[in-house]
This record gives sequence, C-alpha cells and structure tokens, in this order.
Amino acid sequence: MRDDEVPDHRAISRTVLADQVKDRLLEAILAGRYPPNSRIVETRVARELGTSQAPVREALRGLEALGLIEISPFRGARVRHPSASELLDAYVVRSELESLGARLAVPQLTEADLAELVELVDAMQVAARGDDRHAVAIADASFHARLIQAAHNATLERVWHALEPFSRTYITLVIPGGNAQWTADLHLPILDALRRRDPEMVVRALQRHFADVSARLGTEWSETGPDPAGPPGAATKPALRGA
Amino acid sequence: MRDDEVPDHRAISRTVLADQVKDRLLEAILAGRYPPNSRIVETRVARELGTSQAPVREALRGLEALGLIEISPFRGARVRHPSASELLDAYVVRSELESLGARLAVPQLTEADLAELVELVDAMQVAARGDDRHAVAIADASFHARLIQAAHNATLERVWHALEPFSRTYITLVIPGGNAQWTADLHLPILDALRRRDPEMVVRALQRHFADVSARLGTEWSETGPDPAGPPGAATKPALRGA
DNA sequence: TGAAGCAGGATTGTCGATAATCGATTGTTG
DNA sequence: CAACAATCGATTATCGACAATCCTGCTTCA
Repeated sequence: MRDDEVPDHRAISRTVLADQVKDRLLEAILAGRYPPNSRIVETRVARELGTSQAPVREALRGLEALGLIEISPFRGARVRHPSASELLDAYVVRSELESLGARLAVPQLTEADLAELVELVDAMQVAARGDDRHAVAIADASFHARLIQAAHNATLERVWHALEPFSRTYITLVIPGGNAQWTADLHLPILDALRRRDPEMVVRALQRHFADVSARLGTEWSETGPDPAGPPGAATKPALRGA
Repeated sequence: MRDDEVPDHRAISRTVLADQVKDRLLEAILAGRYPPNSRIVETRVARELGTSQAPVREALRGLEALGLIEISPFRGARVRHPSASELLDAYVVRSELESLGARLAVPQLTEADLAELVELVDAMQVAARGDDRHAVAIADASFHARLIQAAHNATLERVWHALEPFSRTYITLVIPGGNAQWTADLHLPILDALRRRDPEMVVRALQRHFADVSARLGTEWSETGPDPAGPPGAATKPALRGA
C-alpha cells in the first residue's frame, strides 16, 4: 500500500475547537439553518455550542475567507446572498481554474488516479439512481477535487479550495429541484475524455459542464433565494462538549 | 468627479488592531526582518507591539490565507520558504487568472480605465529611470490589480487578491538584483495591446510577460534565498542546485 | 411636523490569565 | 552504548471579563 501518510486536508488534526466550530457552521449554512442575509452572532453561537467566543470568532474568519459570509468591523457577520451574476462570475473563474487543472493533470495522470476518478463517477451514478442528492453532491465535489489534486500544483489547489465551497454551497441550495441524474451524467463526457488522455478534450468537456450548470443557474436562481428553516430560536442544538 | 466613494480595500477602517498588526507583519516579512523559515511567536510579537495575543493571532491567520506563512496547530507559525517549483506553480495560476481577467476586461474597458493604466505604466518608466525599484514594484502591482479590477468579476478579484501578495513578496526578494528597467519594459506590449482593444493580443502579451518573469525566476532563485538580517540558527536545508 | 441628538441595549474587539500541547533534555534501563 | 520514558520550559488554544462601537428608539427643539 502507499497511503500511510497522505496529507489530506482533513483528518490530520481534529482536536482544534475552532476547526470543529467552523465545520459545524459550514454545515449549518449549507443546510440552510442560517439563511442568506441572516446574521451570525458570535456570542450566541458560542453559547449554543458550549464554547467561548474565541474559537467561534476564528471559525467565522475562516468562513469569510471562503466567501460564505461577510464580516464588517464592529458590525459582525452575515451570510452572504450572492446575486445570480456573482454566482455566474464564480463559475467562470472556477471553470478557468479547472481547465488549467485538467491541462496540467492529464499528461501525468496515473492509472490509480484514473481508477479513483472512475470510481467516483460510478458512485455518483449509483447515488443518482437512488435519488440520493446528498451522496451525489459529495461524489461530485470529490471528483473535481481529485482532478485538481492530480495537477500537482500546490497553489492551484490552494486557490481552488478557497473558491469551491462558495459555489458548491449555493449550487446545493439551487439544485434541490434539479434531478440528480442530470448532474451525474454531466460527468460522463469528462471521464471519457480523461480515459483517452486528451487534454483539450477534457477541457472542452469541463467547459460544457460548467456552461450547462451556469445555464441552469440562470433559469432557476431568484434574487430572494431560499428561506428554509425559521430562524427564531429554533436552533436548540446539542452542545459539542461530550463529542 | 468620480472618486468620492471608491471602495478601495484599504482606507475603509483603520481602527481595528488586528489589521494594523497584519500590515506590520506583512511589511516586516517583506523587508526580510522575518527571514524565510523563521518562526513568528504570537506572544513575542504581542509584547513587541504592545498589544495582546488576540490581534496577533488574527493577523497571523490572515497572513496564512495569503500563503505567506504556515501555521500548524499547537506548533505555531513560520514564514514559508517556497521552493522554486512552487513559485513557478504560482505564476502559472496567476498567468491564467490574469489572462481571464484581460479577456473579460478588454471589451468593457472605458477610456478612464485605459488612461489610468497608461499612467501607471508611465509611472513605472519614470521610477525605472530613477532606478527606484520600490516605486516600480508599487506601480507594477497597481497595474495588474487595476486590470483585474476592470474585469468586474468580484470572485476573480477575490481569488486574485488571495494569490498576488504571495508571488509579489517573493519576487521582490528575488528581483533586487534584476534591473528595474527590464521589469518596466515588460508592460509596454501589454499596454499596447490594451490600446488596440484586442483581447487575445493582450492575453498573448500577458503570457509572455509571465513567461519572461518565470524564466528569470528559474535562473535566479536558490533554495537558500535572501538572508538580510542574520538571525540565529537559520535554515540549513538542501539547496536545489538548479540555479 | 420633522430633524437632530442622546440614552440604552446588544454585539464586537481586546485584554489578561489559564489549560493544553509540543519539543528538547535528561535520566533510566536493557 | 543505544533506545526509551518521564519531565520541564516554551508556546499555543481557550476562557471569562471588560471596553469600544454600533444600532434603535425616544426625546427634544426648532
């Protein structure tokens, strides 16, 4: 085996409270528990999670770097509510970065890399047939992340990671109506091109993928956005102490 | 007039200690006062600046997001010492982002934008003739920032800003030997292409610009790097003798 | 009536202190 | 003599408290 010390971004150190808080908040935002434009109050979150203010504060800075929330001095944090045009902008950038990633990755793609990508697309298909949108989203994210990783460009990875949660989050909020199979099928041409190890073909497939999603965005995204869970004191979450 | 409320990233709120600390540290790193690979101790910096640990901590997280330092849990922060290949990697990404920026910007470039860019290149030439490398670097950064800004893509701006200080910092450390005129002249073809409003010509000029700088990097960068202030037990790492 | 200004409450930014963790050093054991 | 465990100093991560700042609603004055 060869995977005894893979420096995966996760799983290297889960003992820092701030990181746990960050993950929780991210999950909460993604689940719609903090709707777009709503405030996130440091002291309240701290109370709810049973921690002090400091880790929450740090977590919020992390989320700001991901573009998920906006912080202004003395005024606190609120969940961003990107306009449709901003989401499209983000997709343009992401498309460009992933195209670069593909061009760099293809010439040095190992059989193991390819196998892993195939596996992820398979998982996506399985999840799609079971209409498990959550699993589709997970596999989707992993697929793109893996492709970027295969480019072996640390800066590209860093920049991409700073951008991806942003689009993913809001896509997740938009797509719920969309069917999972459609999303999964988008990746078949990409995989096909990867198999042939034709860089420009991969790029074309990727760009069509992004164009398709963008088109979908354009037709489905409304300025008001979703407003799932009622925000008033409905939280009532278990403290994460005994975890 | 047009400059009554330009949301420049600076100058909107200089009352937050953490930001001031961040600026100070950044300046110190750039000035070589914290050499590559040296540690930055929160408590020491706090004492030196007369603040508490909290703002310093926050500042360090900000610098980590810029890729200038590396933080590991319970182990603290140290100034990154990117390898030559990593700097080249960064340049590949930056080149791609700026090419995208140019493609987006050119079609919507106003006369005012163009005038401003011309002015910056002029300033660069003047500074170069005076052999004022610092002023050249400033104008250089402003030029590229302005071009990105003209693309009117908020995400591109965000991502680019998260990447630029990284390369700029180390370029500054590398180039001191290089002559300022060379740097300044690199921008003339870009400006020329901008004047003709030919997107692909701009892209080609940009890419040659980045290729030139990369080539220069490849020949001048050594693993040991600069060592202005001779600190204690400095790095003793295997140099990459490609230089 | 309407605008300016002023409490009052809520929330963030900073502080000083403490607990948790790391790395090196030293002493111990086979 | 080498490998290993316990210990200690240094540093980070977290806490609880306080000061600084913002927002809201009310009062006051023209």
